Amino acid sequence: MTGNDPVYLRVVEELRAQIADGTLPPGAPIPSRAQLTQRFRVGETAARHALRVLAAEGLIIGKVGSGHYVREKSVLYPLQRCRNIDHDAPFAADMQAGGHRATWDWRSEPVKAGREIARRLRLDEADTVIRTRYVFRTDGKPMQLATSYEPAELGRAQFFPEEGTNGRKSLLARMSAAGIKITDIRESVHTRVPEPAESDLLDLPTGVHVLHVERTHWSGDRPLETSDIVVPGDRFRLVYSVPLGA
Amino acid sequence: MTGNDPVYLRVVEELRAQIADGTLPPGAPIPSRAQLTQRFRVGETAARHALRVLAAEGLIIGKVGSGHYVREKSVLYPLQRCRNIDHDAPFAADMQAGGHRATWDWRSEPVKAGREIARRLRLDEADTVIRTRYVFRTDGKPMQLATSYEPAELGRAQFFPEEGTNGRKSLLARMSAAGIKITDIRESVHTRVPEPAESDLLDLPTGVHVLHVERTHWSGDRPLETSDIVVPGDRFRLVYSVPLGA
DNA sequence: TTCGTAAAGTTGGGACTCCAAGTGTTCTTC
DNA sequence: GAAGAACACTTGGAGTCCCAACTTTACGAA
Repeated sequence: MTGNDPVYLRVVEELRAQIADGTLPPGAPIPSRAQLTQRFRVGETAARHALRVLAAEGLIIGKVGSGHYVREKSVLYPLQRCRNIDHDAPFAADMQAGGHRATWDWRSEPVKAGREIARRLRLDEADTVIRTRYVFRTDGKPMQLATSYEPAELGRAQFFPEEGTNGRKSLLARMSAAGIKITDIRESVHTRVPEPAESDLLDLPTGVHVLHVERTHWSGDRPLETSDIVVPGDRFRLVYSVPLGA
Repeated sequence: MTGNDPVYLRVVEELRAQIADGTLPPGAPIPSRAQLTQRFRVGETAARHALRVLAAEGLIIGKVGSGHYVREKSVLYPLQRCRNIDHDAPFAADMQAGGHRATWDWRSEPVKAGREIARRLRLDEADTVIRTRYVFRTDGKPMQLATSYEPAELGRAQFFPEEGTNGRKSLLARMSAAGIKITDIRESVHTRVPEPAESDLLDLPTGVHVLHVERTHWSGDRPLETSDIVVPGDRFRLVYSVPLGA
């Protein structure tokens, strides 16, 4: 504001303005580090830092060997939360999200619960849980990583003894039919730096933080399933709608 | 993993492990840039980058002229979401949060709605809304910044004609008593880099991203109030509990 | 015309240096 | 003993240079 702001901020603000007003449309290449140093009369450090900040904001994306580009508009991710909906809705909703072609891959395997999951599911650390890892893609781009853990005795195998079924969508519905009703969902949301595995799976550029949703489905005082949903903060917005009943 | 990871990651992982296992307890000073370069045999760039990453993760905090220190344990921020609760609960809940002494300052003033708020409240840009800005503190430390906007004709003035009342807590309850019932809350959650004003108000160290919750209270198809809640991603966790009814 | 290679450009990690502004501590002066 | 000045140290911003890995483009040979 005053005039003696850090130099890199000048670069950030200029580029941000150009992206905002369309001078740099989605997909357009950002001037390279070398070009920025010349154009703005700043050092490489400032130019690089400016690019990193814009990348962290999700406005641009860096591709090694190629350059930085203005990002496409972020996709809206509606996560309906209603009393009567299928509680697997996040995935169903993804499919329709904004007319994008959405796919998800998943893989289940039995693992030891471990400390954190045991705490969340009220199990022993040594107990076996079914871990399922989803990678959700829209238009081929990885967008969301979800990992869910279910107690083995409640797990997929019981409801889908036939191996390999793409049965995720109606698992909770079948549980419900079997008399197990979800009565509460508890979530904890926070931001953090992605772990290497997550960066790999989500193809994350550096500097992008993720939104981490820890979700546990409860049936009365018995936890049924817990999951970790990791969403790149720059790509998605989680939209909750919580109808409060009549 | 392999062994040819970036150098700075070695420093990050070592320090992170020491913080995790208590070798570096909360409040403890982190070795300075100069010390890290010597101890890990790395350049200043790597040492500095490692510190920046840990700061962004919220594990440490940098104080100019003094040093980096291990952060205190992050505070749990329960945000109850029940059918029958006072929907001002976030603030009420803050007060009890984890036995911390919590306070909040607020200030209301009439302002023009502007584009974004007009969209969210279905108003004209030129319409007047009541803007209220809260700074929430636990133990003196600023923790949360909330800004709410209400249509002027539904605003505080109507329900609290007596000026200066600390009437925030029961505003929505009084509205409810007056026959205006909240039937739905819609939220949009995303992460982003804090704006300068937010960094000032929240006393944010560099590199800490914020969680931004856009919340709108609806009564049928009429929006009552919209608010922006900005929470430093490293300090807080938003915990939602969404009971689904009988 | 096609294919493969070489050259040029770009990012991301890293080393080294300098400086302004702020903090702590010590030491001197009153 | 108290007050203030000087000094050492730390962070954060900035500059410069170097390199590996990767992409894009251009060019020449088959």
